Amino acid sequence: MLRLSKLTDYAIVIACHCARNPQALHNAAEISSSVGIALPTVQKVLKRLTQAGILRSERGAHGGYLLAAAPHQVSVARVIAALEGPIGLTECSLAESQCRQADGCDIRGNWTLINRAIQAALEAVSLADMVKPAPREIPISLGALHAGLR
Amino acid sequence: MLRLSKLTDYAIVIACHCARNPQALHNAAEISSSVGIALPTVQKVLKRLTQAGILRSERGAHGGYLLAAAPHQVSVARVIAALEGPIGLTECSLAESQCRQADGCDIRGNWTLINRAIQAALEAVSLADMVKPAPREIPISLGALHAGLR
DNA sequence: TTTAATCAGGACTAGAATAGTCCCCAATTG
DNA sequence: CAATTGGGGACTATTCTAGTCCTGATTAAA
Repeated sequence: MLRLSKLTDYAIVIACHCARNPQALHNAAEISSSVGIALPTVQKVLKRLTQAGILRSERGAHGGYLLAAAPHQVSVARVIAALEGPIGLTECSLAESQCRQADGCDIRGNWTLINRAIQAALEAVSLADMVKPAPREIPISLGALHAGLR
Repeated sequence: MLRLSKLTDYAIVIACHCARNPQALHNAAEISSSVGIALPTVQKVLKRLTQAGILRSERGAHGGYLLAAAPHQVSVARVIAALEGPIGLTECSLAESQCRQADGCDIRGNWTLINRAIQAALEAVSLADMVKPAPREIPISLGALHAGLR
């Protein structure tokens, strides 16, 4: 399976929770209980989302967290990147890395291609989309991607 | 980073190596040296690719491996699935899993949507594509995905 | 002013997953 | 029969992740 870490999974759930009520302040305990994730873990995730600028925090009594931007402006890609760093399937798709495979390096260009397709898919979906009920049918046309490879 | 395990990465490199010379038999030692991955690891990956039906093996002296199908018929998605199991970003995108988040479950439908987009991207690329030189420009239109969410 | 609530930041631990290695058996060739 | 090569699986060590906890800073309310 093309894994996303559990913490990232939680992050999306938590971000979606805030997106349902974008104006309200949500404190860690409230989020923990309504989302069903242990409090310390929730706190950890909240900190990372705040550092990434996805959430804003209010300190002090009756403090809490809320989305820093409107739900439709926050993409799933951004939440994932906040927890996992830049999106990419392989090491070599990121920097000019130390890929020592004598063979693989012709491949890199095509990896970046795939990565961009995935990134595009994740960026096309916002938190506002996630909290909507799912659509029945899913029209995806990726023919253009394939055309690009010829 | 949206991680793919190293073994999966190797698998793609190895599969691409075979795709460059689809008729020839490649034994483990040859692949190891030309690809720059330790022999035992290469053997491990080769076994999995064979079990998945992506490679065919010939036993005995002068045996080796070769692609079971033409390079353009083997998608990157299939190679990944051979090593990692079904493609999906989250647990809950697979089976009717034991997702106990009181909150998250409205989200599932949208996850499957994202997963399908990614799967489509990975299926659109074959080994034949991977061994070609990379195209300069990448026209990807995922507008349809977003449209599907409305 | 004091107290309580809440976030900030980081250290720490246990467990799981991964990567990598090795061994013995089966099959084929010559 | 002997040499080569894949088949299958067991095993280990290391890395990574998840999860917990503690201490300090900030704010609100009593």
